[in-house]
Amino acid sequence: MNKPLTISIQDYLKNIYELTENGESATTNALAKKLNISAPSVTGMVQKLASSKPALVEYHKHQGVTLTQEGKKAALEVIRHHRLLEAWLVQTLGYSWDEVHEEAERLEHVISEDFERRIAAAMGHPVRDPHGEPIPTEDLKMPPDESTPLSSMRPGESGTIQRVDASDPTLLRYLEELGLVPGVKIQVIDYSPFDHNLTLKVGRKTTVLGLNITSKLFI
Amino acid sequence: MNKPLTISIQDYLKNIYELTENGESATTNALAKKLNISAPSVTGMVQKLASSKPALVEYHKHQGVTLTQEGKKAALEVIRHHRLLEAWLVQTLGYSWDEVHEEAERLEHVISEDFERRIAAAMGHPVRDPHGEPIPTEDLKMPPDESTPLSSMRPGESGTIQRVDASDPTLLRYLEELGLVPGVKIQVIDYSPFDHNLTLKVGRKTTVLGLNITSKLFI
DNA sequence: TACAATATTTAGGTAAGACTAAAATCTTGT
DNA sequence: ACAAGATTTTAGTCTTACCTAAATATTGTA
Repeated sequence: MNKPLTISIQDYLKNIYELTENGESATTNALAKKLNISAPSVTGMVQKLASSKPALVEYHKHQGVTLTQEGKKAALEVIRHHRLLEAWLVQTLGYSWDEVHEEAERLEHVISEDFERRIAAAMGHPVRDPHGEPIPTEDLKMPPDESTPLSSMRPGESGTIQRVDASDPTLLRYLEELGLVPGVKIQVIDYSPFDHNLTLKVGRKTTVLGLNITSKLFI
Repeated sequence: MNKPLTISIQDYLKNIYELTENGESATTNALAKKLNISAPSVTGMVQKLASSKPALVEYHKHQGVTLTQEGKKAALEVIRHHRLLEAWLVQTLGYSWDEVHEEAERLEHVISEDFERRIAAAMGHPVRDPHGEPIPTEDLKMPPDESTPLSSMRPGESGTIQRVDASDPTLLRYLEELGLVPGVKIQVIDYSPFDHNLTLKVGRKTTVLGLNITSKLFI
């Protein structure tokens, strides 16, 4: 039987997953920055995760980490908890999409599998969280996501916002004000090559967005 | 500004509250037993809680601890979380009264004040949890509880079950089967002085209960 | 290709919160 | 009044997960 993972380890695995989704390996520094922890601490934990049995990560000195099968399953479990909780805080307690992240961040580590099942069922097994992020299935597969970053689109192209990859409440409130939420149709009107600004049509309004934002919206 | 209390400290305070409700002080041993922790560990923590500023407990060697005002407030906060969560798990996720304790035990330490307010409001500010235990008010007063243990009642007396002081799922399921839940009227039919058994009428059924149970039901 | 800048790891510590073994202190029965 | 037994505390460790300072490895560029 596998021991339950500590909250700290769950956080490492979740963040490693997020850094390695694309297939690359997560560097010590990147993880340290993401977790708000010193780099040496990360090295230490990563060595521990690599030598635990079963190993949760694969680790080669100076080359970063990737998740093992075991590690990935654990990471997806945490992410499923997080996204289900976000959906559920919005749907049943009237949270807004900028308020859910912090609450879910703490709850995700302590809810039981029973609780997970109950909220999933109560919501009719949702497939996306309030930011449009796909929710891992009950058997811990991440649904494929075909969306592309808005930043890679060019004038003449258009589409529907699929997901918003952000948790900063200020940014989320700003996006909501602009109507840039999942499900909304947008049209790229203009592109300025030097600052990478995109001019969009959202509904009847026109907005200019910088790379900071366009790289976080997926179409 | 007061630092947030660790989960461990929250647990100590909650359990000290429960042991000292009557006014007596909580002994090291009693706390150790209740928390499932060794007695020396309890001594250590209690010393720490007594010398923290602000002090959370008052402690005199070999004489147990009581809560300070600060400590009591913190304990009631945790208990409010716990009981609101229990109520809410039952009301909105279909938990049964024997399933809620364990889940609430973990959630109580991580929910925000905002979350607390939201579930309280969603339920219309309930005054009792599913076991009939009073829920501390938002300003952290414990509502007075006038109930008396069933074990102190004698033939001819009768009343309504106010609360059930138990968290063991097996016991709770057993009580539910017998119809011994809050709100139910009972009548004491007989008392046997040697084993302290009470014979009750519950609805149209008659049941004999030992002290183990009658001391946990409050009328 | 060598070296400076950057990234990573090693070494050595700290704080929380638990433990066991042993010492000290309380309580109680006679 | 005091010894036996129970309770409590002291002393000394352990684990987890973090830290800083210093050493080492990697990489981009002159």
